[in-house]
Amino acid sequence: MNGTMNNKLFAQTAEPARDLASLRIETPPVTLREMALDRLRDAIIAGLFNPGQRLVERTLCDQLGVSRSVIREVLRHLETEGLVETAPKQGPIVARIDWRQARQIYDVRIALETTAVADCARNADSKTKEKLKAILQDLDRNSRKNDALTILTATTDFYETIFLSGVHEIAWDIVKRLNSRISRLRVMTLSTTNRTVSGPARMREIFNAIERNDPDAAAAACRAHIEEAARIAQSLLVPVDQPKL
Amino acid sequence: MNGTMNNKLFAQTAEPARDLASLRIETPPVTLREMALDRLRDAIIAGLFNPGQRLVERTLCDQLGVSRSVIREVLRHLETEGLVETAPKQGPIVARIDWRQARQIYDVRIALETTAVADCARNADSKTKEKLKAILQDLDRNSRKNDALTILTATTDFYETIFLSGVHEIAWDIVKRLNSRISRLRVMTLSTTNRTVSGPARMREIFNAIERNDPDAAAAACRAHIEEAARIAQSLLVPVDQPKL
DNA sequence: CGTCGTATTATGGTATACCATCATAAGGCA
DNA sequence: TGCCTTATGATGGTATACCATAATACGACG
Repeated sequence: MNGTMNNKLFAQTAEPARDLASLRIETPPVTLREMALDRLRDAIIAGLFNPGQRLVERTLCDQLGVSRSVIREVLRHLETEGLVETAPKQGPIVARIDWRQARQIYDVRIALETTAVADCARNADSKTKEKLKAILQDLDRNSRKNDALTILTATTDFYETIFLSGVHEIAWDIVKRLNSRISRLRVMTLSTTNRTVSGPARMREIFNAIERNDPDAAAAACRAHIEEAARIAQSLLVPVDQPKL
Repeated sequence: MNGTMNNKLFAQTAEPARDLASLRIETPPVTLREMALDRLRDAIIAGLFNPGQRLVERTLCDQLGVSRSVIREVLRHLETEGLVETAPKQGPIVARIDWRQARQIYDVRIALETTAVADCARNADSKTKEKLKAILQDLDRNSRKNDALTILTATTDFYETIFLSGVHEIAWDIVKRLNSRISRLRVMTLSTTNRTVSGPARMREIFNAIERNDPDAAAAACRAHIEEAARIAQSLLVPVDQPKL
């Protein structure tokens, strides 16, 4: 692994060019760093590392097969994202989440998502509505699988469509980042108390309000959606003093 | 500069311990990286580097007197914060800001700050109110200096007090980070069209609403405060196509 | 037997060396 | 003279070497 490995996994699945921009040879500046970043972030989000677990740099080097330079820059990135904390004199650990933080994250999400949803209800074009409808139908079709990950993905798509239907990339970025910090919570929440049913139901409420261009109702439904998730999260997080999670 | 310089600026002004925690010997893990991070961030915010300007790693090494490892980790951090962009194959540059982004940032600020302000109006204790009042009085006293930086600092203190009077550290973190991305804009905004007068006036409106525990009025005043800033920013940013700023 | 001191090791902090690539400039050929 | 080719330098990407420190374990001394 000495920098002289460049002929790697670029499948180059050259789709037929839809426009001139996509004609470009897919430049592969997929730096090691970016790959390592995605891998490690996914691993943390997926719960492969436990909160509070130490992330020893040299160990990560072996596990990811890259050098410490890469690992350290990745850790800096994840630190800024809030997924990793670095205790002075002890190095990086996977960030812990407690109810105090989680509650704040849900609060920020409420503030940002209700805004985006209301805006979408005001301005959504038919194409956006179609897309939202398709996502929900897909979800219905697969709902009997009760697959937490499927629902999570669909929920993400749903809100992404809403955010990006307006000019809200920055807000969406923030929400995405916050969600990654409570990812474990989200999965646990979904695995609990019929959330696999109520979640999609709430989303349908939001969609209905958007379809009939009712910003206030849409915002209210969105708030209800998040508050419900927050309540479940609280029940998971608060009872024990400093929960394992 | 070879890592063997440790005996530096720890004034160790040991105040009489107010509690057990503050008894701890102030550990000085002020790493080179942290210092470099603050320096570089401040330099960018202060406008020492122009937007779009290339940040050549080896040059920064000389300018800050540290090695490339440090510089690169700092750049990763600032990149995640949004202050630095890294063009593929060309390296990092100071992030540019256009009106599309700025408008979004003002939108997020409105969503978060109105929430915090309303919350503060609902729950603020007398101590918080006193502190807010003191900040405004200080501002009045110095207002004839018309010093943009003074007003900016006071504004920051004002909102920080509001955010932290409730449990909103995370939201405040987000707002701080967003503000750093529009720092130049904020300074320019303040230097324009009597903003040095209207800004404090708006803040006093907010304070009055908080003092009489009127969340809706407080939120409305806050929204007006930010919208006004946004309007000024727009007038600065939009006329020219891709402004120099 | 307990406690204190010392040696060892693990870890993060820092600096530097090397490589691939891209932009630019210089030079040769038509 | 103009364009194409080639050499060179600048830059970021990556790996590694070295150092300081903190935690741990082990041994000596009381």
